[in-house]
Amino acid sequence: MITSQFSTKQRILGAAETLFAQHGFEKASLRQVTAAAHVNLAAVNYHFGSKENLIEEVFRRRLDRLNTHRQDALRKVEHQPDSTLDQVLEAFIKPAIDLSLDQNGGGAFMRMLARAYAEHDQPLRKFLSDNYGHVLREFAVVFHRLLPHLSKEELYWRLDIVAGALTYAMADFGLIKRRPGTTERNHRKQAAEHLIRFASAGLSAP
Amino acid sequence: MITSQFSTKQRILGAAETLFAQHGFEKASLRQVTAAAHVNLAAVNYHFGSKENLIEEVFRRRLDRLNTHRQDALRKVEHQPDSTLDQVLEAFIKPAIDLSLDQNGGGAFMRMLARAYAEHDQPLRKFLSDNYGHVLREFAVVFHRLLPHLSKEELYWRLDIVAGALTYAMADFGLIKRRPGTTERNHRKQAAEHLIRFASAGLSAP
DNA sequence: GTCTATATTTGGATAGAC
DNA sequence: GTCTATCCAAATATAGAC
Repeated sequence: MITSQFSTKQRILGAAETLFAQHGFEKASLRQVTAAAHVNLAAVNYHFGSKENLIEEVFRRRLDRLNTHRQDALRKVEHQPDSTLDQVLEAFIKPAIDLSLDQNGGGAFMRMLARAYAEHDQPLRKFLSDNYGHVLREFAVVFHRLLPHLSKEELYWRLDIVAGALTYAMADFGLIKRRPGTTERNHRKQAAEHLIRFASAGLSAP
Repeated sequence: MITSQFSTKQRILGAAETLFAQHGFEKASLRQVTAAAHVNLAAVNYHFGSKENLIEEVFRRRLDRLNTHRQDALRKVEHQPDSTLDQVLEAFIKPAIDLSLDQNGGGAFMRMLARAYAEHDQPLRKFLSDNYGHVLREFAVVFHRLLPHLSKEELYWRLDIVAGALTYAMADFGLIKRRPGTTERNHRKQAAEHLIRFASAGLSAP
């Protein structure tokens, strides 16, 4: 076995994640994916049934981990009586950064996630809302405790803005070009720090 | 002439804008576009030469207008000695909202713009940066006058966050479901108001 | 489970009549 | 400028041997 220590299925998932993010779901063909994974073309249909299923699997694999990490981080701060807004924001933002910095396609995945928002594909949106929605609501409860002067509606609006800015930043949409001396890792970390400071002030607006 | 008061070329542009936004550049076929525009398939190649060119034309048509409106709005406030942060922010955000509310595919265009960011397609990114970049820099100069305590770098980071949140909001990515009683127009307008308040506080953060 | 070979579909582009 | 008909490339999916 010279190709990799991972199974065929895992290799396909890894290659798909990278290529879908780089070229989009439609443009990245199964031929490219299987070539990159060093597996046979027919293996995709054997293991996943269809390209659609493969796309969903790629999402599920990472989203489950992101949600778990966010909930863990939230639980750590929410039971402290003196938790701050910045801490809760960090619990929301940090797991996303960590995921985006993860080796083996983390950054690629975040770009894929952003693409999924842009695609107004209803099945995919529903899938994401099922996986993301309840976590966002858990965070909203804690934010509400820290910002009691905001109405529920006002709070949701602001959280939506935070989620948008985060998506954009993590997907590296930015118009800001990375400075030649900076690594992608540091660039992303700086983005996160700026984002927390900005969001903290924005959420606290009168 | 029962189809429309517009020329074949205009009808193709309109249909392309909507379908590209709804289904993506790759997924939306020229066959779908020409069917929706009630024109013949071959008309695309006659008028635009290729699908690539059509995509670029769709962008150019709206982006030119957006940029002009933003620059006009900026010029109106920048020469007032007592212009406020909110006014400059509005000059940046309002034209984008207006465009997104424009009949005949404004909303569709904004979603397309968001998709274009998500596609890490280099030629398209360069095209957008050529059209957007200098306007962003003009705004940065004025913002810098109003926020002199921020370093150039800090300011660029924060403006990038604003641009991200704006893109997200205008493209209707949002996790917030529109309330049944609200029209899309009002929903979008509310999003803009919240965004200005949020961004104003965020930009003013210490 | 993995391969080769192939069926089937779809889409972009063009030739040539009108 | 607009149509019909067609070409050609590329992609998904599957059949069937190993």
